[in-house]
Amino acid sequence: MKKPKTATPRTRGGSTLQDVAALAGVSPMTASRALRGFDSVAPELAERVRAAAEQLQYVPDPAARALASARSRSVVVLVPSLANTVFIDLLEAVHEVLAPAGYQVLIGNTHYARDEEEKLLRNYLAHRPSGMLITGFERNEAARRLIESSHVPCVYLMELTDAPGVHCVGLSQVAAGEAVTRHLLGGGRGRVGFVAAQLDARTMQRAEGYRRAMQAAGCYDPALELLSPARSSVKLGGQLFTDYLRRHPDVEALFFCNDDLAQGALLEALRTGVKVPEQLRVAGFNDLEGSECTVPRLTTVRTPRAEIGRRAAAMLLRMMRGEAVPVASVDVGFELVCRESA
Amino acid sequence: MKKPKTATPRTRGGSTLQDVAALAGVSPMTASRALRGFDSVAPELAERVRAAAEQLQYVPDPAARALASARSRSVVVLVPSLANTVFIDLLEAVHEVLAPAGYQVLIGNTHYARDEEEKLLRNYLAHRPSGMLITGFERNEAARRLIESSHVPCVYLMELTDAPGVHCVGLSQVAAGEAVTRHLLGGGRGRVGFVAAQLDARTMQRAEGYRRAMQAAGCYDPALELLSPARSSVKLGGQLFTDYLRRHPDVEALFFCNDDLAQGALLEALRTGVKVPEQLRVAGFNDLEGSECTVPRLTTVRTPRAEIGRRAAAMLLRMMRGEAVPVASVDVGFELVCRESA
DNA sequence: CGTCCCCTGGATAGCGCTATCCTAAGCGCA
DNA sequence: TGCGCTTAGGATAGCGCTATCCAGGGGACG
Repeated sequence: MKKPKTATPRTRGGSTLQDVAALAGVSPMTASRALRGFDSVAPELAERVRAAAEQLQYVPDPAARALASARSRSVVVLVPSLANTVFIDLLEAVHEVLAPAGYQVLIGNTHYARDEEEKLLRNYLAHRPSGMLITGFERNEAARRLIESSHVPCVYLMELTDAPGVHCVGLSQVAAGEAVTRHLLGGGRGRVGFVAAQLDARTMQRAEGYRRAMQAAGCYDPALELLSPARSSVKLGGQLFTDYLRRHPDVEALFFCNDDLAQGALLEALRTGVKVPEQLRVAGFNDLEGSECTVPRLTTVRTPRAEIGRRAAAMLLRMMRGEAVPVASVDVGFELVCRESA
Repeated sequence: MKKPKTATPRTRGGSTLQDVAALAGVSPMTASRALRGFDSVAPELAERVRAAAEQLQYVPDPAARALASARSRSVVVLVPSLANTVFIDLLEAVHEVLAPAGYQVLIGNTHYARDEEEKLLRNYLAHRPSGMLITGFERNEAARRLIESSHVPCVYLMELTDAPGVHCVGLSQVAAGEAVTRHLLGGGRGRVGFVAAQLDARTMQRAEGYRRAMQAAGCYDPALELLSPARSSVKLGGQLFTDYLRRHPDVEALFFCNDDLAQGALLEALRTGVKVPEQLRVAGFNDLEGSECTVPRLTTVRTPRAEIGRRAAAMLLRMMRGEAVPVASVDVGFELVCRESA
């Protein structure tokens, strides 16, 4: 005898909405509405559906959901690195806000590479995320177009802009760089150097802040800048420190664009007998864990990245719900943390 | 006049397999097979389909795929923390192997919490991942059952076991702990202490290695252990160091379960004038970035976590393809890195 | 030279859920 | 009491893809 024409069903293990509806004695549609919290379902019915779902240990199938509604309950977060704890703190905060709201966080690491970001965007957009959180504004044209044409709600992280219609939560990296530099300039003869690695957008904005402060003080000298495209690390900080001192033995203070580098510099100073801060003052950026323990303790800028994550996620949540967002650009500020090194 | 009965289609933006098939002049089924690389499609046809897909910028809809095949092209990776760069290195390596193979990596952070792991598992399993990579063997019964009953291929990370049917890539944390302790015991009177925080499974295995080495040398003394359940950090390392020396001024060497702690201890030693290694030897674990730059440079154990990630991902790939896995338990070993601190 | 088998490509039927109609009550008001 | 209007709940129709079955054609073999 011939087998029935219907293909053998390739069902998954668990129970479906169908089952829940049957147990609750309602239609699948009503069960769907009840579980999604529509208020057009009578409270008593909704309760019955919820009980049935509980009893059957029902977990909705995200794929089916995404297919039917053309939207997945996920939020893509694009960060340039996971090795920098700044972004880990950010992700942690984002997750803390979004997970309870029922969103799954998809982490994308762009490795500071434009085309990698574009590729990630292309891949993730196929998942039809409900929202996106993206680090900074610098990207290639294709990526920009992908974001734009997707019409997915998007909040930008870490930096600020006044551009209309753009939502962002961050701080003025320029102002922060300026503040550090001014602090280092205080009381000296103006020989303050700037050392940077990675050279991403935010680093260059800090550099810009450094330049403004130096120019304002009338002591800007391009030779005082040391920029390396290499990946930032403690080790590199030590090397750049040595290089720098060889080139400019007379420097009074050094502003490192990141605490990694500054920490490496302090260790190298310790090793080579350069007295900090007496002989040379040092400042970093970000107030990474460990910077309060260095010898001497590192003067740096505390960037409220957890707050950035929290507020950006909250803003995105409103956008995804279609609510109005009162302020499109949130400046979380920064705090100069003066410790022993400067 | 009445509108047609069919609901207005809620289509996504991009082109579909249907479009590709039409352009290539084949059936959608053939297009599907061609794009998935089935060799039952004539090479010429396959090429035509690929060209059409390219021309239309076709990106398959993962939700539709997952729904139709009851399997998503994703791999879940569960790690206990993102603040520890060990796991970042691991993830990086995993991603490098899995992404080119077309798998999307879903990162789950359990925060060293059993019930959080269980919840993550429950959520992620609903996505019907093709595979899972899970850190360690210690978890609650519910989580264990979830993994088991899901029948999703799974490779365990970081630790080893001989249990039949269990796939794992890692190293013997006990042996590594033993090796460090033996090194610290060398030439002394046996007053070697052990300092740990976080107290997760791997930390406790290192503790076990410490105990074995101490017992073998006939100088095991429980009072020489200092265990703190607090989260591991540089700062905590300094505090525990101070605590320890107050309690045991006569200690000759300290084995810190993690480089974080050891780095904090070295800084505190520097600050309080304790001479390392002359007065007190120090060793850490994991060879984190920066440990080669400390003053003095830190003796530690290099754990090949990138290799763990790479090999585990490769093993999982074979399992997901249904191929046989020659060795179920891969020991990647470890390397004692002797530097100045011990 | 015919038969059978294999192999390629297409037709069919959903996967589990939700958007969108649509019907049947319930309700206020004249 | 009746009429229109607002609901609440259900019926219907896919979302875009793949598993499975099936048909037709070419080759191997008797």
